[in-house]
Amino acid sequence: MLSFRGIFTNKIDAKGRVSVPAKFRAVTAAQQFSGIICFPSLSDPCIEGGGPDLDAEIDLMLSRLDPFSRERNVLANMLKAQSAELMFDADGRISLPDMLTAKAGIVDQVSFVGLGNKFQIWEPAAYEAYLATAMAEAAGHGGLLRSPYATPGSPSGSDGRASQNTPDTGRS
Amino acid sequence: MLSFRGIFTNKIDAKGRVSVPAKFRAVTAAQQFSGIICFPSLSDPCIEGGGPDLDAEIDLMLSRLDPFSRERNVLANMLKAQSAELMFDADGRISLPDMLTAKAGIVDQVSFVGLGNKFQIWEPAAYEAYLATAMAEAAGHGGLLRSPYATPGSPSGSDGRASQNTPDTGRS
DNA sequence: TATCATCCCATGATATCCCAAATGATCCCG
DNA sequence: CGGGATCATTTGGGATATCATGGGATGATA
Repeated sequence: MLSFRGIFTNKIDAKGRVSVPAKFRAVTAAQQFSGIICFPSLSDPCIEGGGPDLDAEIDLMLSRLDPFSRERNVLANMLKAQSAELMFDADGRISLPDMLTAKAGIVDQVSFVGLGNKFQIWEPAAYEAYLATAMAEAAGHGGLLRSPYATPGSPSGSDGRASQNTPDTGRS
Repeated sequence: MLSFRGIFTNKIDAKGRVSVPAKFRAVTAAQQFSGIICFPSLSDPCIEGGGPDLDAEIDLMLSRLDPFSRERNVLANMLKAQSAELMFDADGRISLPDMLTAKAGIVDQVSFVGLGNKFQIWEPAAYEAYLATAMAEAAGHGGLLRSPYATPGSPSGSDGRASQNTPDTGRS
């Protein structure tokens, strides 16, 4: 119950404010923080975010890279320079900086997508498209879902072919 | 008595609520949790669910993948974004999100199908059809169930056939 | 003074809680 | 072995609380 879960689509009002889902607020509240920390996704056209725990995880990963390496500077530019600490107002809303919304093609609606230790913020239509590809791809990654109790020589029970029904991407 | 067992078909009322079978509630209650955690099946047109133990297994698997890898994002989209933590009301009911019922073709009735460590939620007619194929298939998979007590060189003692008495699927 | 951001309150929609009835299963007694 | 009573569980409806969202007021900044 202490992780980001589910998909919630909210509106951005005329002032640029958007409600963070109450379920997500509860997660960061458990981390003694009434806000979220956001940065551009490294791999997808969306915003990523989380609480202080995620930020600490990022610091730890960056600290393992050489202090003056180009890789570290590049990653720090994405995860630190372009990040923002967005505090909730009294009603649980934030306003997303233009720097972040522009990359994600966000206009007046956003979908909050819970991914466990972090979440993503998408333009709703863009996420629908992404989810379709993710579902197809997930079938290929099905091999990662191995039984924790399997013995080395035991059969998996799966022939590797995961039949996938058509995802209903188009919905209101 | 600590695993999901049996088939129970319940109605969804006008508000979208459905009773979770009392036997299933007892299982998650034993895990100190008065609710269930549901997500789309990776292989079948149905919903899957379980208690915190099942969710912890999923978390463990995801945590082993690199935080910003595409694999992890894709799998988290299946198992976290599309999942829901559904708490029982005072009468042991939950309300299933549209995102989950749509994929399973669920309208106003559901069948809870116990599978041991987890369970599935089907549209009743769809389950009847699935069960027919599953029973035929199960006979051929009997050989996958190796004795936990077998010694390396011992014969299996199984001819692959399992006699099955009729389950009471359709009732009331 | 004008513009922007933040704070505060009001409203509508949705989900949750609480109570009551009906159905079905179990147990006990004749 | 049959019948009736008791209990657990499911199902229905009304009341309440929570949440998202819009608009106005306040304060800071340039």
